[in-house]
Amino acid sequence: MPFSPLSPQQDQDLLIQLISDQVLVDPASAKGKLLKAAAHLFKTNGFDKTTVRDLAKAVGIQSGSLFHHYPNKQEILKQVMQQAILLNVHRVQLALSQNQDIRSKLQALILCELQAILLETGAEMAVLVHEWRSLSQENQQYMLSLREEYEQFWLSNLEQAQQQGLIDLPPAILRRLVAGSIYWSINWYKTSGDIALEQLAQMTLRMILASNPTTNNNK
Amino acid sequence: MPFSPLSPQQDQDLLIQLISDQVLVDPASAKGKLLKAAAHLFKTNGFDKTTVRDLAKAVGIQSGSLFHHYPNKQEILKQVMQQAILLNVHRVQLALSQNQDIRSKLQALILCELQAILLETGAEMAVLVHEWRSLSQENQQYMLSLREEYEQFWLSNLEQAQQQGLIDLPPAILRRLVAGSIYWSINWYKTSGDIALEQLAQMTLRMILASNPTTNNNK
Amino acid sequence: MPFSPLSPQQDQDLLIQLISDQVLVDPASAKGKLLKAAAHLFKTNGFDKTTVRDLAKAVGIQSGSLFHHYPNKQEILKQVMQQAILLNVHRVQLALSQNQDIRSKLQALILCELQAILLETGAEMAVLVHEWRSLSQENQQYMLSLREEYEQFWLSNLEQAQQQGLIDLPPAILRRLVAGSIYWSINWYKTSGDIALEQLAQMTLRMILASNPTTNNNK
Amino acid sequence: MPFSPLSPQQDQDLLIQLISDQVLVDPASAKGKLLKAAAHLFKTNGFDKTTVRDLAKAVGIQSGSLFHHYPNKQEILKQVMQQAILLNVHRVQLALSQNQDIRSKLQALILCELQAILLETGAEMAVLVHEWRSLSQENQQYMLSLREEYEQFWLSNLEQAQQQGLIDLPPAILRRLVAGSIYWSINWYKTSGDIALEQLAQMTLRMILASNPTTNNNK
DNA sequence: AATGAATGAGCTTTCATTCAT
DNA sequence: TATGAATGAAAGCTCATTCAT
Repeated sequence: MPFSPLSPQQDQDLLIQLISDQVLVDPASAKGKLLKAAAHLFKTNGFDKTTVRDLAKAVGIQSGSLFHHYPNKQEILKQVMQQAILLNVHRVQLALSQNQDIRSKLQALILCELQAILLETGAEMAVLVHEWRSLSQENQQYMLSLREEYEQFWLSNLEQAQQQGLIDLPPAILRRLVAGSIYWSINWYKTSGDIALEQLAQMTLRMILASNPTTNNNK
Repeated sequence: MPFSPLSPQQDQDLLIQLISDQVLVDPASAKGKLLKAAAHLFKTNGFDKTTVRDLAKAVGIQSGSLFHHYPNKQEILKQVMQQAILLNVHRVQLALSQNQDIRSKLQALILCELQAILLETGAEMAVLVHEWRSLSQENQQYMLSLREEYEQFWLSNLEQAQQQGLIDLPPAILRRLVAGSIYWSINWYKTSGDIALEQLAQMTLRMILASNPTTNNNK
Repeated sequence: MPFSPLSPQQDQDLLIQLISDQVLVDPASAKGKLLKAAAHLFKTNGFDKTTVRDLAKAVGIQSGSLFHHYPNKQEILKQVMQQAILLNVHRVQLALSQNQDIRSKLQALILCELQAILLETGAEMAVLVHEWRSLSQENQQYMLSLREEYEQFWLSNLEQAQQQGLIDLPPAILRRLVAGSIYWSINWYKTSGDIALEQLAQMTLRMILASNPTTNNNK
Repeated sequence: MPFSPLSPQQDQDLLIQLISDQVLVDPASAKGKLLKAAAHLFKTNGFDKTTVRDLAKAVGIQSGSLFHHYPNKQEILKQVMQQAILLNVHRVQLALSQNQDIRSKLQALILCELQAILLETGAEMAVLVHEWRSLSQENQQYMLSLREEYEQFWLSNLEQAQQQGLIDLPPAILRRLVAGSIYWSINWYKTSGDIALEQLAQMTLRMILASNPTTNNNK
């Protein structure tokens, strides 16, 4: 069975849906614009090296005005990360639902995560991964609880893959190995390079598939 | 052919050798203690959030005295990273020399890198990975040049593995995927847990071996 | 022809004009008060020995608040000097315009410069003279360009004086000799002493007039 | 009567004499070398901007060792200035003694002071003039008392010049005007330029001579 | 005398945050 | 909501001076 990725149209529809459901902050609103700008700056320069003046300038207000929207800088980081998790839970959910076999589902998980980390539209996810230490202890706890659902998608599908003999490593460990591979890509992958994100997803999948597969020899 | 890891004795001898050759700073010296403390603080709190007063206090001197040993904070970061790279280049070199077949060499590379991340030099390596952006442009260049030799070990062995059919992904990309897997371990692996480092190395190796191997079924 | 100095009324009108033209900073504004205080502190204690905390305290704010008005301490030094030059360029221009013969014009130049050094702008001028080396290279260039216009007044009038036989030394050198005489007055002249500024100006003029004058014996 | 300046030979002999009389510190001694280096650095960079490390490096020792020779930095400044005064008192004395008429004596005074300020060999005098504010209150008093003798040479000769009608301004004021002219030369005079120090001295003399001289028309 | 590590007070500057307007 | 001046703690770094060796 062929792998079916999310189409741009689907991505856009999902976004609109989530905004109207008030799951995500409207990017057209003042708060939304700030979060977008913050995600971009945090990804590019890091949380510590981004000043509130940088944030304010990015949305065309004065630094003092920022604190009418968010009580402090840390809260902005929290919101950025929360948006990342919420969006990705739904993207993954949708992508999984339109792929039937486990192999395709794994490929969907990998591609979704790569897109989230690497595409400009998904700076939030990169912040989630790389600015974790800038989160307060309390917010780290909160974010872990939010991520649980997302990680469950990975684990349950890896477990099924193991049962089908597609992989031969313990799912919990394999998830961590592949998470590292994907998150690390931010340090080397160039969107403008000669390797497409879909190709990278396919290669990553091939890497984790069992050395002596029994059922993954379908084209 | 069986895989032969570095013995603790070998590790210790190498360290002594490198110190007496002045490749590494003596950890017993004032400078050495400072670097050790800096590595831990940088890893735990991040470079930006570690103040020179923190560094000074950690080795029991006044903040001003720090600048007797290093001209500025940035230089301390550079030295921490440099020590990590230099030690690991020599460890890998030694470990490779006592393993003959490519499979064992790959396992040696993986184990060495896991040890670097998770054992003695763990703090330094973590800093190398996580504080890269805190390095000045100039120092980033320098560190890249130091790493080149190390990365060459990986690439040349992966290329040979590819020729022997052990792996079926492009070496350059596979290196990056596995680097991510290994570096990420810092975020979840517990030395005191129920999974030995050698096991993790073996599983990582299994992950990257080709799905349809032709020659990796030797003992 | 008699010499006509600037009247107090003229001085005051000029000042108001220059402030409303935004050539000078309003001394009643926060920035203006800071500059005045800075000029006095720089003159009394020197630029290096004046701390930003001293500056801040002198106008009743915290040291951090200083950087709301000026990006750094150097910029404050620059502004102090610039104000001094700009005011004096305009004062000289006005004083020259109301004196016809060269002898009176020279006297006007001398008196204006003495007043600049010893009266209202005394502190600023003292800073301009004594703290030149504390200026950044770049700002030295800038200040030289500002002074050029002012020095031109001196040179062109000295040249005319030479043509009329009033002076018998090269104008460029005489300007430097008399500049030294005038600037040095800051070190000894007491406003409250028994010698009026106008007298000092007249004596300075007499000093530079030619030993064997041909035409300076008009009343 | 012609003006007779100090010859290089005379200068050298005087120096040797003063050293053997222990009026001046031997420039070949450790202390002497330090004072020479300090004078040069203070003249070039200013007292505040010269660090004790700069001073130490200039004579090839460590900064801590400096304090075996002088109890603090201020004392070094004091010594530099004292050397300047002592040497110049004797130079002027000698130069005056070999010129008979007042005109020549004035020229000798001017030339001696220009040489002291401008020649590399006389950095001390430049420091005396330009770093006055860096002297402690106490040391300023002391230095004034030392200078008294030197200034007396100027005043007594100017007074005689006035009696002879050579000058027509009050000696005390004229001394200050000409002092300024001479001291200011450090800001513009280039030793390598096309105007000799003797010429400058002559022009300075011409400037101060009376406008309607009665006796200065000897060749 | 000389060293050089250490001191510790003080420097300029940064920046998240506050608050009167 | 928005402004922007002000805060004040804390940052990295400097430097004259001390002192055990």
